[in-house]
Amino acid sequence: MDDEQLDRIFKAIADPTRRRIIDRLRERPDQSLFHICALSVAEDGEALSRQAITQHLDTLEKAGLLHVSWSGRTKIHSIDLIPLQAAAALWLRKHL
Amino acid sequence: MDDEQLDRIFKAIADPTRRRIIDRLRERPDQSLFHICALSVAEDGEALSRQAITQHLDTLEKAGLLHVSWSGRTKIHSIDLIPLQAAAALWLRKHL
DNA sequence: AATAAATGCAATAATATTATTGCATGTCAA
DNA sequence: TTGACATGCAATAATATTATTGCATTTATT
Repeated sequence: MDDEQLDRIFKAIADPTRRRIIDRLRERPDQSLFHICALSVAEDGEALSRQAITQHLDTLEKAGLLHVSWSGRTKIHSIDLIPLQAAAALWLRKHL
Repeated sequence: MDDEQLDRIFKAIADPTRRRIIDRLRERPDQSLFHICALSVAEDGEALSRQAITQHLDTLEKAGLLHVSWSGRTKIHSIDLIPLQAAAALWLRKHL
C-alpha cells in the first residue's frame, strides 16, 4: 500500500458518520444504499440526505474499504477490512 | 473517553504531517518546537512554516496526544500514547 | 407502455482545515 | 540592559470537507 492510500484510509475513518457506517455494515453486511440511509435515520436519530450518505460511501470506496456489487437496480455494500487492517499494521501498530 | 475526544484523536491522526510528527516524537521525545521544525525540514525535504507546525501540535494537544512542559523559553513536547491506545481500543479494535 | 423504485450526476453553500505572514511577548546571555 | 532566541497571537488566503437540492438514468413491476 502506498502513502496516498494509507492517507485515504486514515481520512476515511476520521469522520464519525463514516465510522458508524462501518460499524453497521460490519453488523449487517450486504446493505443497499437505501437501507444504509434507513438505518442511519433509525439509529442516529438525525437524518442525513441520501446524497450525503452516498458521498461518505464514495470516500470509503476510494479508500478501498468497501466491497460493492450490483443486484439489478440495487447497489450492495459491504466492508472490506483488509485495507483497514493493513493501514493499522503500517502505522498505528508501532504506537500501540 | 467521550465521543468528541475520540473524534479529535481520529482527526488528529488523519493528517500525514501529524503522523510524521508523532513518529518523530516517539523516536526522540522531549523536543522543542524549534527542533521539531528543524527535523521536519531535514526529514521531509520541504519546509513548513513554524506556525504550521504549531497548529499541528495544537491539534495533537487538543486530542490529548501531547505531553507538554516548559523549560525557560523552550516548550518541550512528547507524545502521550495512552489516549491513542484508548481510541484504538474503543473503535478500531473491533474491526481488526 | 407507464409508473415507481434505487441510484447517479452536478451544482451549490456552509463550514473546516491547512499554511502563510507579520507582529508581540517572554526569556536567556553577553 | 541590550540583543538575540523561542514561542505566542491574530488575521488572512487557499483548499478541502460535508451536506443539500434538483434533475437524470437505469431497472423492476403492473
